[in-house]
Amino acid sequence: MINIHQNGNCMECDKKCSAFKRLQLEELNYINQYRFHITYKKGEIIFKQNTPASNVISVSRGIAKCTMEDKNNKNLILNIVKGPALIAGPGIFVDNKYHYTLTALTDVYACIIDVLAFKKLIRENTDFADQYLSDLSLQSINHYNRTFCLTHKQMHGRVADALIHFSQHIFNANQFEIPLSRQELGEYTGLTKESVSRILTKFRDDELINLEGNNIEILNKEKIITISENG
Amino acid sequence: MINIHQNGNCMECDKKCSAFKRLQLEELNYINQYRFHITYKKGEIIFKQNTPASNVISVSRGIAKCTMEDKNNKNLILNIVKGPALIAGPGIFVDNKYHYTLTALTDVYACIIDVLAFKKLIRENTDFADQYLSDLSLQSINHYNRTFCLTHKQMHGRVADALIHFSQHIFNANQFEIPLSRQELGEYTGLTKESVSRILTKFRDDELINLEGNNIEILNKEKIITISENG
DNA sequence: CGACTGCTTGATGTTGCTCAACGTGCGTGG
DNA sequence: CCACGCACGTTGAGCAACATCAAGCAGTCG
Repeated sequence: MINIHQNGNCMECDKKCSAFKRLQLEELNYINQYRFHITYKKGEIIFKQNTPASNVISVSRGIAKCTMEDKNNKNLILNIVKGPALIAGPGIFVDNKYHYTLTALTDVYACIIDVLAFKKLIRENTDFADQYLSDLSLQSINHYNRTFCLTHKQMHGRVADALIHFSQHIFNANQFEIPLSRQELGEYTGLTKESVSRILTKFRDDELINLEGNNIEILNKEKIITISENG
Repeated sequence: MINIHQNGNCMECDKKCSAFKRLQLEELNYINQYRFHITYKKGEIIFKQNTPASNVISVSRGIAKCTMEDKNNKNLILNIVKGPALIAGPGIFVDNKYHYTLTALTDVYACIIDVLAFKKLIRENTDFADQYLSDLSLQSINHYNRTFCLTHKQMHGRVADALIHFSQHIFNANQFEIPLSRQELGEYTGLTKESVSRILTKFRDDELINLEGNNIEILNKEKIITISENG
């Protein structure tokens, strides 16, 4: 295990993701020895699909995307995450690989935690393990719903879904700056960038949103929700 | 907790799914008190989406499908599972609901296990918990890949994927009887039954498969794999 | 200033859905 | 026993949804 210690410590950290809140003082002290803090600039890759998963990432602040890519350069953004959040990809209990690429969409403040130390705590603290199980399970549920959306809704519904996700789960606001390019919005909704563009201008023309570059204000949330629900 | 004891016991069971193999004798004895065995006929619902998740299911023999349904009667088959397999849906650590409907595709032999007893073992036996984590994680990985397939491949690739899945993961054979109707194959591949039908006859005409009702024999596996990979 | 990147918009092409017709078992009731 | 309805599968024609291709338009960076 790597042992690097840096700025501050886990005991005092107020950006802990939910699982780490379940740890005892001595456990926080322990994990503090096996983590280090890094700041990623917007656009930087935090880890890459198919590389060995030697760390778990605790994102304290910032927004990041989880992307699957294949050989044909077709990408799918699986999820957008906002700190505080624990990224302990499914590979660490299966094949010790990352199964998606994690990329910073804004500046990201994160702790890189040794996976062996993390697993040790999973085995020793059942509260911690319970919370991790709960996190994993919630991710699965969200992902089931997303798959349903991507396969059964059409363009307008999917873009509406994306707007709702940003508004309610990422920014908690009706006005926000989308941290994705049109291309990336396409990768998130399973559309081309052109389709995304057309739908956003359509929404603007119908006065459902204000649109200025990546700045979006949701004007008629009910209508957006209706569009999302009717596919 | 319900306490019903029936035919045989967990200690002697040779159809245990992987997690239960990690249990000690006294734990098997314990769980044996909180489970009962049921046989489901082909087509019967084992549990239904949105109902309270009071049990986990250990499928010892048979094939079942996990389906998400919405109010518009649009269905998505998330997964096809074959015993021995543990179905401890993601809801049990989140909101105590089932998030999909589980339906028997063949006769299914299963043990219904009290969820509280199951959770107790998760907390008390870290090997058991580890294996469960591993199962959950593997499911996530498979589901990520499936989402990628459903959003990025087109019809022929998706049907090819389905055939490969049945051939390699369910039946371990080149010849098998698909336990799904054309409609259900559509719900699994995100297509309409008409499209599925057309593609299967196309595959037959191209001599990639033999096709007689639901009996399928894969004649040219390499070609099918190529089709799958090229989308 | 020119090259480049990202966004928008329009024209055109393709994919896959919808709808309708028809065939084939299969169970049910007269 | 046959007649009938019903569920399921197949096939074709037409259409809607979405992608592709191409052009133009900022903004930005050297």
